[in-house]
Amino acid sequence: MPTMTAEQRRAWAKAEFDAYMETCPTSRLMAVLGNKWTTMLLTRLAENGTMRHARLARAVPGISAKVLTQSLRALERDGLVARHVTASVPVQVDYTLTVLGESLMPVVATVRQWADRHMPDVEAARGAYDAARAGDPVPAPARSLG
Amino acid sequence: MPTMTAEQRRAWAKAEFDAYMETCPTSRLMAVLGNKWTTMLLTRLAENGTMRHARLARAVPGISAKVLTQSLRALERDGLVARHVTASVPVQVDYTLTVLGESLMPVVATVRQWADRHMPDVEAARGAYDAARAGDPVPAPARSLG
DNA sequence: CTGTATCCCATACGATACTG
DNA sequence: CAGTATCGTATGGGATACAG
Repeated sequence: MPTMTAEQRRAWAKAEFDAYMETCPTSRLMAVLGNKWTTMLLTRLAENGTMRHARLARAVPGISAKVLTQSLRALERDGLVARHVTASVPVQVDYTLTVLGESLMPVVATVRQWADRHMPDVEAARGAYDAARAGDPVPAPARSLG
Repeated sequence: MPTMTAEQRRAWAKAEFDAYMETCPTSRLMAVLGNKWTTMLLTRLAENGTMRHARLARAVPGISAKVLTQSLRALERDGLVARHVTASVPVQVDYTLTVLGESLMPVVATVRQWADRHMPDVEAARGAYDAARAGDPVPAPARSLG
């Protein structure tokens, strides 16, 4: 018999992996920014200063209420967004970028600049790559976070 | 009966969503960089110029052969990495950053700088947030992409 | 050496319905 | 208005085994 069950080995390997990943701030930050709505939400908040839940929902088409809340909670937990509750008749909840969150915006801007300049190249590369296997057209480019 | 089945509505909604997301290069770029191994692989290639599959596997602890290939394929499809096959006895496959891939590295560097400076703050915020619900210690910080 | 096939799990995301 | 609960799906990632 082996010294570990498959499950034990899995757990050990995962722990080892996590330990390594723990050592990489960049990967961890990318995991945050890589969430579908993160850059969009941060950008909207940076533009408007303070926004309520409903306004954010309107400002970000396609997001569901659940995921909006979930995303904002994650950003709050990360210290990027501050949540302020006003106990009025229907409660009012305001979201604002923290100082930490604001400090991240130049990074997002840098990412956006590259994206606006070069994502068409990426799309073209994808089109070319896929064309070498089937026949699929490529959609038109557009501005970021419009 | 309704004009659409639930599945049709789902498909339509997804199409609408995709159409919107299609318009956001930043989100699309973040989706690429947000993949677990993307920044790590790009960084290793930027450091070493050209690397073989096995060397990359050694340079990136924790990644499985399957996911390494999968990740490299995605980067190749995106035009960020070039794959060159040398038909020797055991085939030799080399991976290199393309010009497009190299142009992305300053962006990654910007992200890394912020991460090295501020991820400890994020970790601290997480610790504080979680401490308000249970009792969980926070691990120590470390340098990026070491 | 490089890559594929298979199976499995965790999680992000989304639809819907419901509460204070 | 803001948020939660529940359910379902899609996908990324990983283990293992195998092939060119």
